[in-house]
Parts: sequence; C-alpha cells; structure tokens
Amino acid sequence: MTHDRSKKRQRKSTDDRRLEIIDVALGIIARQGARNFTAKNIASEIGITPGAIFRHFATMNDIVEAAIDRVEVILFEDVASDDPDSLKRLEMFFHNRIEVILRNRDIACMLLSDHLQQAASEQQAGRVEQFKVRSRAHVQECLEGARDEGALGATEPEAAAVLVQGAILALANASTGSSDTKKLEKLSTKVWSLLEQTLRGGRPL
Amino acid sequence: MTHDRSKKRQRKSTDDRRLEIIDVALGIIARQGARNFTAKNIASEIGITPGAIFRHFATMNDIVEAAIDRVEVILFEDVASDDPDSLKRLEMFFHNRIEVILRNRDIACMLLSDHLQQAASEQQAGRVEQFKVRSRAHVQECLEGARDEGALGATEPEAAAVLVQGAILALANASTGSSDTKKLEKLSTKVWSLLEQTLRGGRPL
Amino acid sequence: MTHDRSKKRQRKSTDDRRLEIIDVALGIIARQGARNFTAKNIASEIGITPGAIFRHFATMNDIVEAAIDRVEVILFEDVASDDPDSLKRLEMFFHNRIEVILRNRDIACMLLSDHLQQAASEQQAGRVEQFKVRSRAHVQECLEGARDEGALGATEPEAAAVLVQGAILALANASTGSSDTKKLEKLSTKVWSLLEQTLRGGRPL
Amino acid sequence: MTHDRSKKRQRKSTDDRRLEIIDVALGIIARQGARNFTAKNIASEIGITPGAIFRHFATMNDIVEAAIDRVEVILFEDVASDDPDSLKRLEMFFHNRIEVILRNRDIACMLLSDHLQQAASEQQAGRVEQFKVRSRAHVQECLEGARDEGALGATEPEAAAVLVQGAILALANASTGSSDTKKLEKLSTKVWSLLEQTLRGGRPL
DNA sequence: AATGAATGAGACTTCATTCAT
DNA sequence: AATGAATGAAGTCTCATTCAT
Repeated sequence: MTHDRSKKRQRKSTDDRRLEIIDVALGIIARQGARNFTAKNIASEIGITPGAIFRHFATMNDIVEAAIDRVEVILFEDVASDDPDSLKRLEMFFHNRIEVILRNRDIACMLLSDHLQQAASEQQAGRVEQFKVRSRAHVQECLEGARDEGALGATEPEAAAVLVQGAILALANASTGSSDTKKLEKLSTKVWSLLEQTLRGGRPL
Repeated sequence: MTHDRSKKRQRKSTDDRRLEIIDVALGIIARQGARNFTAKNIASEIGITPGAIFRHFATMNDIVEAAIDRVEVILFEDVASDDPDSLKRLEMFFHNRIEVILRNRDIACMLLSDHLQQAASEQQAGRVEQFKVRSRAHVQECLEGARDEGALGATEPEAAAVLVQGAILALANASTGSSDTKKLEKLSTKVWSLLEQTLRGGRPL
Repeated sequence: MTHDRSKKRQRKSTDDRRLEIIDVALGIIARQGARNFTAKNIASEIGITPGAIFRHFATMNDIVEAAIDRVEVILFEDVASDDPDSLKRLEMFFHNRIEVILRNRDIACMLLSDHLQQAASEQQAGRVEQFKVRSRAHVQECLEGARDEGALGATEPEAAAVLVQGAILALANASTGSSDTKKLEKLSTKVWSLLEQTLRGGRPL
Repeated sequence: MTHDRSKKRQRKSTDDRRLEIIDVALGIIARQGARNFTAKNIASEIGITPGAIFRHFATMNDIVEAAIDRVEVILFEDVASDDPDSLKRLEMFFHNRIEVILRNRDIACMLLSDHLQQAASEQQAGRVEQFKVRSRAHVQECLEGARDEGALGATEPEAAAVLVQGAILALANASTGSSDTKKLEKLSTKVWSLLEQTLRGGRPL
C-alpha cells in the first residue's frame, strides 16, 4: 500500500500557515482582484478547506490587514536614504521602486490598481492610500530639495514629479505584462537617464 | 426640465433607462469598485427597484458590456489625427487624453484602476485590456514616427513612451484626488512642455 | 389544467409574511428553544426558502425583537385595572395571566423558560427580563395595597407574593403539558379560591 | 495536594477531568443557556483546549448525559422519607428542594428553565422531563395522602399541589436574582407556614 | 493526557435573477 | 415599465469532531 501523499491531511504550524495565507491572499488580490478574494479561493490555492483559514485569522478582514502590513514593509523598508544630494535620493527611490516591482509583481499591481483598497475595510483602505501619498510626498520633497540645490535648472518640481511618478507607474504597468525581467531592467535604466536629463533642465549629463 | 418630479412610479422608455443605468453603473464601478457593482446599488441610485433593471438588461454582465462600449467611444472618438508630424499627433493624443480625464473623472479611474476589468467577464475584460494596449501602441507608433522623422534626437522611443504613458497615468491619478480642473489643466500643459523638451533630445524648444 | 397550488411559488405581502414569521418564530422559540431558532427552521415551517426571510427582516435579531414586541403586547394589554380594591386588582391580574396562558401556549412557555432571552441579544434580553420584573412588581404592589386596606389579616405580602407568582408559574407549567383547556380553567378557579382564602388570612370567604 | 500549579501543561486523570468538565458544563448550561454550551466555552473555563475534552467524553451529548445524571442525584438523593404523616413528608420535600436551590443555584436554574432539555438530545430530554414529573407526582401523592388522613379539611389536593409546586418555582426564581441566602431562607420558612395553613383548610396551626 | 491543525456541516446573510401582479 | 416576493447559489464564520504530534 504505497500511500498517497496528496490525500493526507496537510498540517502546518500557524506561523507558517499565516504567512502562506497572506502570500496567497496578496497574490489573489493583486492578480484576480478584490472580488475573487474569498476564503474558498485562498483555501483551494493552499490546499486546505475554507474553514481552516479561520483558525489562523479571525476574519477575512484580518487577512487583508496582515497583507497590508506586508506590503508596507516591502514598499518602504529600503526607502530611507540620507544622501545630501536630493537628486541622488530621488534616483535611489526610483531604482528601489523598480526593483520592488520587478522582484514582486504582485506589489506592482497594488501600486497601479486599488485592489488592496477594494478588499480592505474603509479604515484599512486609508492606510493603503497613505502609502501612495507618502510616495508622492517623497518624490515631491526630493525634487524641491533638488531645486533648492540648483540642480533642476528651470524645471518645475511639480511637473517633474508627475514625470517621475508616471514613469514608475508605467513601468509597473509594463511589468504586469509578462515581459522578462532583464529587458525591464534595461528599460528602467534608460528611462531614468532620460528622466534625469530632463530634470537637470535638458542639459545632457 | 419638464419631467415629473412626483413620487409616482417613474416610467421611462427602455432607451432612456438603459443610458441611465449604464451611466450610474460606470460611476459605481469607477468610484466604488467592482465589489459595489450590484443591482441594488445601481437601482437605489436611479430610484427604481433592482428587479426593474432586468427589464432593460438581461444580466449584470450585459450592463458591464454596454459600459465598456461607452468607455471605448469616449476614449477613442477623437484620437484619430492625420497630422504628418508624428510629435504633433502625440501631442494631440496627450491633450485629448487629459481632456477626457478632466471632463470625465470616472473614465480617469478606469485608466488607472482595472475596476472595469474586475467587473467584467473574462472575455469582456480582454476588450478593456485591448484599450490599454491600443493606447500604448499609439504612443509607441507616434514616437517611432518621430524618430524616423528625426525629431527625437538621441532619445529612444521605448523609454520615451514610458514617460508619455506615465505622465498620463500620473495626471489621471492626480485628477482623482479632487483637485480643481483649472490647476490640473495648467499642470498638464507644463508637463507636456517638459515632455516635449525631453523628447526633442533635451534641446529647449 | 387544474394547476397544483402546492408547487406554485407562494407570494404574500410583506405585512402578512412578517406576522407569519413572527408567529412561527415565537412558536419555535417557545417549543423548541433558542437553539432551534434558525432561518431554516422558520422557513421550512412557513414553506419558503431561508433567504426569503431576509426580505422581511434584516437580521434574525430583528425577528426576535419583533417577537418580543408581540409578547409585550399580549402580556400587558389588559393588565391595567383601576379597581380601588387591591385584592380585586390582583384577582384580575391573575385571571388575565391565566387566560393569556390558556389562549396562547407559546407565551406560557416564555413565562417559564427564558428561551426568549436566550434567543435575544443582550440588550433585548434585558427587555424580556423587565417583563418579569414588571409582573412581580405588580403582584407585590397589589398585595401591599391590600395589606394597607386591611384585607390581608396577618398574612405578609412578601410570602403571599411568592404564592401568587408561583401559582401562575405552576399553572403555566401544567398548561404546556397538553391537558385540555376546560380542565385548566376549572383548576385555575379553584387555585384562585384557595389563594384568596389564604391571602385573606385564612378566614374562609 | 501535590498537583503541579505551574504553567506547564496540566494533566489530570480522566476521572478528575470528567468531574471538572461536568461541573463547568452544568454551570454554563444553567447560567448561559444551551446556546453557549460549546466545547470551546467549557475548555476555556477549565483552561484546556477544546480538543482535549473529547479524550474524556466521546461527544458533547455524552457530557450532557453525565450532567443529567449528576442533577438527578442532587435532586433526589434525600427526597425519600417515610414519615407516616403525609403533610410532614411534603414539608420535608419542600424544605429539601429549597435547600438544594439555595446550595446550588445552577440546579435552581434547571428547575425553572429547560436549558438542560435544550442542551440534551431528544431522548435525554425525556429523562429531565421525568424529573419534573416525578417531583409533581410526589407532591400530589403527599397531598392525596394528607387528604386521606383528614389533614386537608376541604382543600382539594389538585389545587393545593399547584400552590406547593408554584411556591418552589417562585422561590427558585427569586434565588436566581442574586439576593442573599439568609433572606431567602427566612422567606421560605414564612412561605411554608402560609402554605401549611392553607393546606390545613385555613385553620391556623 | 494535551495541543492545535484540519475537516465538514450548518448558520446567517447577500445577491443575481425570475416572475406574479 | 415597474414593484416586490421568492429562489438558489455564494460567501463568511462557528462548531463538533478527528488526528498527528
């Protein structure tokens, strides 16, 4: 009787399961949208029954909350930088975001869509909104710093900010279309060059 | 405005009702997300009962389909342009998009979020995806034309396309945060100036 | 084509259905207990599907609330009496209660068991508790009045109250064991005679 | 008392645990009702996990069964009495019941509410019902004996039985409202005096 | 003897959809 | 054309019970 592994009840510690659930949930929310964020979908992707989920999270909402925590960590862990050159700080932010996007396509979706907000309670949705606000503010801040440092030439920070944020959005967009990472990395580099040139007031580097 | 405001049962011709339903549905999908796209929500915003909706549309899916048709018209009606100058065509596209966004915030949402895809059946979602692809292709095409016409200098069309599309996305984003139209129009103009300068290879206009 | 009534979808106005639901709910709570107070049980007794219930009541709790309202009306509608003779008032209360119990066996259950409290939310349970408190207070009040009027002889109101309330409880109890109404009416009359005799200090009437 | 009070997993012999579980179960059923009679609630009150309960009882139903056994013992252990004076036997029964009620408020609840029946399977519920029947029968029997002994005067046993049983119910009721034991004992004594006087046909003792 | 993950049944509730009126 | 009752399929969550550890 060579017993079938697949039929065996699969047991994992809560800690592992929680991570697994958050991961799967994030993936579903990102790729299939808030409408498909159901206990059944999570469970079937993991290979347990829907009821089992509620041993690890009290409510679906708690899962979203944990997912948001996770996104926050990923999005902001390496953002801090204290380079005195504002444009350098902006560049680091840009590349960091691109890297996050490339390493973690699900997160890229979150930047673009508001699936996470849709899945969240009103209160939690506010947090996600803040992530976006924080990102925008950081870009704006770097650009104003750069202007004060005389690095922008005649370029206005506000318009420049639109280009920077837009570039990140467009690259995130591109990344969700399954093109390969290498190509996107190259493209990102070129895009930053172009951006930097623009920011520096059109003077080639 | 001669319509009857009384409490009496409001009866409208199917054509009128269909338009009303599509409109309201689009607004709900855009602002509240696919999850809130329910017959009840549509009905209560219109002031009829949910059951009545199914006299005008056989299924909820048909409503989404009609909404997508509507978005298609709005998004592409004035896009065609036969200016031989590719950059001019791109500029017209850019401004057209901005205008659409400003006149019709709901549509702006659609460009950013994929609420419409979420609400749609898989098949219909493909159509919406095509709208985005078409837009991207158009930008790309204009830029390649511009390069061939020697208008881009050393700028690579692919990277440039990222900036153009990104700018539109970022402005759409900004427009959903209730800032006033005037300001956004000004900002858009500045953004385009900056973009054009960049596209033309950094040489000021 | 003599159409079959039983298979046809049964349609009733909300007003009728609400009453029907309250009635059935009260019966279930009384006879089968709070544990069996489920949408499914109510629905199957009425002959509709569980979902249909929520067209008439938003939550199960609302049904309990309505049931409690109903019980309140039945229990207290004819209680008021302004006979200046306190013992007469007590007698009227006693007979009124017995009548309620005999006409409405479900209510009898409520007096005895706390099924209704069990089915209710904490807040609503408080209301039911108040019904009992109110009844006790009324008995006590009548008896104190009687003492002041010199009708009790040496009998203490507090002990007397126990007998009066107890008699009602015991008769309610007896009524749930399906014995016939006539017999119970006779018994009640005898019980009241005995009680009155006791209250009046043991002197035969 | 050598048991380990540490935070370590608490291990008790099955016998001890069984008693503990029955006790806690009875308390929950009595005070919180059948609806709250869940493995989780029992477990958390004891300080173990719900799963552990099923090492000591195969099913929840078995716990109820054991609880019913327990109630039976408490209710009837000291009831037997062979005093030839029927009224004396009744008095002993009355005082025994009051004592049980006062010593064991949970049991008092059982007499009043049918929580225990609610928690039990249909079959077991019948047993509980029998407890009540047995009690009623005993009262009836004593009273008929008293009549035959000429102790009742004109009082009819059936009506008298209602008063006796009712008095017990009403006192049980009073005992669940947290009033203090002393007061209740005094009240019970007065109630019995009043009752006895009534039973003896209104002739003072 | 106990823990704690998992199952499966069942509860409440929402929603698209149907249909008598 | 519209209402409003009803259905049936989900979806979230609870609970008795099982079982690997």
